[in-house]
Amino acid sequence: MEEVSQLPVAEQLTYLKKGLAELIREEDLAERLKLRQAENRPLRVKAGFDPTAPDLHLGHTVLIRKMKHFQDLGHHVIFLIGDMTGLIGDPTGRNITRPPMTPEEIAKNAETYRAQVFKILDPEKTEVNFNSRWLEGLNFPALVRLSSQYTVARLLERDDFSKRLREGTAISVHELLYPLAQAYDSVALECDVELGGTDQKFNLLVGREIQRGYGQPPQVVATVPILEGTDGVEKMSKSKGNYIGITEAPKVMYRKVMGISDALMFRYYELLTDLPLAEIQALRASEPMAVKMELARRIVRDFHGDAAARQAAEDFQHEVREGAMPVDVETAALPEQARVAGGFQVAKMLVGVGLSPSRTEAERMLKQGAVEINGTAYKEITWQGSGEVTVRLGKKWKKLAV
RNA sequence: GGACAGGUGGGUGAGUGGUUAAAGCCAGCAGACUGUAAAUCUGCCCCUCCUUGCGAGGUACGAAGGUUCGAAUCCUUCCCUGUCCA
Repeated sequence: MEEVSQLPVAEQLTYLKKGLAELIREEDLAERLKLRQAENRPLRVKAGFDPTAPDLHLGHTVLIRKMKHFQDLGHHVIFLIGDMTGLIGDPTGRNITRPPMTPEEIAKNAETYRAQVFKILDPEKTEVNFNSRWLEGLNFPALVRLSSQYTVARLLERDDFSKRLREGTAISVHELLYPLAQAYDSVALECDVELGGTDQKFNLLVGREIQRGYGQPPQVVATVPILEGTDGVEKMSKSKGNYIGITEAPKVMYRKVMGISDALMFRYYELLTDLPLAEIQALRASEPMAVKMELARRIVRDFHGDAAARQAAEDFQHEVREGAMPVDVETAALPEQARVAGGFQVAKMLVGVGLSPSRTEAERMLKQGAVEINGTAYKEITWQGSGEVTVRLGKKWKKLAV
């Protein structure tokens, strides 16, 4: 069982507050920390995750780090997979509902989560739970009771709801259930603290109200900043393609970090490393490229270890800075449909080998001079020759046995 | 149930019978420049085929039909969304 830290509450508070966007309310947290310390009873800390996206990226790790901070102080962390709330589609209204997932799928995703999240969290101290456990059996009277605790006007205060209402985009009734269901999770789990991104603030606050309605003390709400994706503008997300996944290959990770802007790099330092703010500030005086390489190394190391991080740095040096061919380029056979007498047709080959999604696109690339064969820019329709050929389309490489 | 408004490419948003595969912007991709950063400049940005040409064909503006030499643009029905009325 967890041992609650006996550090002075003020110190614990400082530790927990580091990097938080908002803490509601700090006094409540202080009070509860004090109380639980005296009782040696850990706080119950929840954070919810989407069941459909088990591919964690750096954006998620901001939150998971914070969970770990609670864990470090001996508190009980609940990693909640929203397999029931996941039925409610994304708030853009494009996917109104999602088909329910099979128990097998859910179990599989949960496993993936475990594998990924335990790179940061301590498996011994983490409870993985599913909200289907209490939401699935929630009957109509119970739902009525739950929904009677909140008003439509207040639900519509949520930013995206009010925006959609204003703009005239559809809001389906079941979407309004989302905050209520999430709040009910807090009731079912008797949460002391709920963590989430700043975009979750509304939902987290509903939890406080609903808990009151069920005679529980309202949870403390702590939000972490939303991490911008590699584009530096939009929030990091898989669908926007601006993410760095924590299971990505060291080399890919490293390269993606190197691709971010200088301004964003300091933001990443702040949210993705444990360097104190003062030290990060000091880095601004250094040579930006070196600072960025250090960031990339640190991030890769967190998920792949020191050796891999060093290797990634080396690969970057060769492949990117020196423009050399990557060492791990795959070799493919010449696709038959691309073969012509004494060689191959370049566009067809590019598609057949997977360097280009369509023939039309391959031809465009070819005309634009994006194709290199055996180290030389190539623009002809066909290529004559045989043996092993090295092909490059933009950043992608392939070896070809002709 | 009724009246009205609206549904365009990844996003935004023009276009109301004919050089419109569909403006502009954003994102994306490629090239130049660089620290493969940022900024900037250039080109591209539905698919297939070949004789690779400012080539040929096929799809595309919620869905299905219709009018027309010709429609994203007009008509009909349907689906969806919003506003107001009941």
